[in-house]
Amino acid sequence: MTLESILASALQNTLKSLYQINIDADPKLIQPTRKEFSGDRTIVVFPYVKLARKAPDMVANEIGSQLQQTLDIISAFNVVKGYLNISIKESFWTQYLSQHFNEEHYGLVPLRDEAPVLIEYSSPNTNKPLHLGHVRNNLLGHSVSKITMACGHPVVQVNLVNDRGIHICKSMVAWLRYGNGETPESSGLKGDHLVGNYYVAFDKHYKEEQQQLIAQGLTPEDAEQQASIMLEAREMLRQWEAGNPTVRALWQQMNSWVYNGFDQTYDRLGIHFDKVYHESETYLLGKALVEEGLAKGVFYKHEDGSVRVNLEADGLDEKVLLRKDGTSVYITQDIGTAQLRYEEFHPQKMIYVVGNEQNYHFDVLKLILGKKLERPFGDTILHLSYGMVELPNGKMKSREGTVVDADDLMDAMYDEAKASTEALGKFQFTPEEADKLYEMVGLGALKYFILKVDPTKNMLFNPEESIDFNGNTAPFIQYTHARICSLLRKADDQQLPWRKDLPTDTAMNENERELVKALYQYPDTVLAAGDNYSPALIANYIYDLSKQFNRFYQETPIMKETDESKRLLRLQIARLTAITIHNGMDLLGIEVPERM
RNA sequence: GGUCUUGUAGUUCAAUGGAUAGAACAAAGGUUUCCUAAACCUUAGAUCUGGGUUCGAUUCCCAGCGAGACUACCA
Repeated sequence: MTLESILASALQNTLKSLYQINIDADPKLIQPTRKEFSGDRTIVVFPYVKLARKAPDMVANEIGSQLQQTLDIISAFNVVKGYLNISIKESFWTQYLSQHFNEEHYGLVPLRDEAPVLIEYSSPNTNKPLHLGHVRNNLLGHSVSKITMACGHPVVQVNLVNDRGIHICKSMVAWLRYGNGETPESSGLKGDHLVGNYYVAFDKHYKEEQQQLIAQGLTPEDAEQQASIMLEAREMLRQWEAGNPTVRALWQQMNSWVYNGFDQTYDRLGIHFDKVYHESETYLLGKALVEEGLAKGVFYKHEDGSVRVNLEADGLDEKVLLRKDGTSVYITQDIGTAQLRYEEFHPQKMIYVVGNEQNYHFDVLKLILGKKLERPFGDTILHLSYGMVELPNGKMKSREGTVVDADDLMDAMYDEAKASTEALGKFQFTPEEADKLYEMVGLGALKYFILKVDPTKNMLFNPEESIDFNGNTAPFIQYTHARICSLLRKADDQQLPWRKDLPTDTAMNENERELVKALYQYPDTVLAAGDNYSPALIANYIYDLSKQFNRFYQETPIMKETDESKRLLRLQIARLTAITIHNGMDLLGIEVPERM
């Protein structure tokens, strides 16, 4: 029973007995009291005023005194302009603290035995390395998975790798033409970077050839179509689809280089998948469902031979589902893949973490599956849409060379963490410990910088600000955690017996009480983050908590506190804060050090 | 053109329809006999415009202006 639910049900009874009003008390109208007023929870009584036919102040006072009579956790109340501020007894907070101060899994709901939530994210192409946009995707997907699990729901994390198509063939053609047999081993390059280089090389030579053809008198359109390097890539795609063993072997070779590279990047980001799908294995799926739709009459055959669906009644357009040559398109395979996954996992929900440029695609997908094909899982599909990552000088465009490479970025963050730490002159680490710390701090800063922003919004990635370690950043939070750990180590060194129940009469000052109240909110924050798929909620909560702790920490040196129960109280608050920071940051996929 | 998203201090981000819109960075100043100064404290600074719904609107609705995405027989 949370404080809010206790108050809500008492309020409901009170309204009934005082005014014969029979409504569910809205828990949203019971909220934390603002700092400038005295009290712990505030009930907004305006909505009941009209029904009670009395002045707001009077209603608030009547409800307040009635609540105080019925609930023994209420110590006092006051009324300001129709806001009923309720003070909760000190013992409520101290009991709560002694109950939880050493609870390692504080805020985690045990996993329930229920259908899993399936979360797809990352979904890279195998023709180039991961960049900053993918990083946002990966971090969001991973964090949402963790948050969903923390709310008690089993999760299946899946990745759908786009490992086939013309873009892969471009890298292959360029490698054959210009590669001289270069391999990751021979070049010392990470496999995905190596393959990415040839993708870039393809584009460069393709453009050059177009220029030549235009100089020979071709139109730009014809030059685009007739460039030999492009014809070669198209032919290779045909050969791939025909199963040509040489092409397939090369394809497998180059893809395996890329997978090796991706695995390193994923490892470093701390993410993993329960299942990886490859489009080469799924791209033919969905045709049977198109047939089913045709038979049902919800799709139709266009006069040019293609199969289409008309979604104009739902505010969308006409959409092709099978080309006139009978081959499938992107949406076809997504329809098939969704069906496949449904049969495989029977998920209660399918979440796709995909950029907002595909909003339209997912509107179509949901309509087709739910409304047209009447699949029960159609309505369980959620497109977790996130905004683009922009750079101070505009957008990331791979062709203009303004992409921020994921591996380079992580290296830069590591270097910055190293430089900052060394500048502070903290040299009590072994080289191994230092390396681990720099990685933790550098990557933490990157992850936090991205996750603290509301996913739906476009965000600006400013390299200089992202490596600033002050303010609303992971290093600030990590530092706070490290200092708490240091404090607790010291307490243990001095063999202070602080892992025991607080005396019932322990009083708290304002900072202490505020912090306990903030800690009390953590489990609710996790649930709210789960409902909203919002790591940002957690991130901002943890930052506020850290800041509040710093204020509290500054107040009186804890180890010099002479009043024993007071010291006990402060140590226990510190302990629960450390646990909460640790668990909260874990939901963001960020590690926190015990010393730094 | 149509559809969707978005507009908050100089900048980057907050704020389930609730009280005086919070932080951080940048700027100016201050704090260290003290559990880690990657800290703490001061000061200054914002809801794009116009309507509407409401006891109450940054939040919901409508219109306008600005920004972005989508509007492929690419994925």
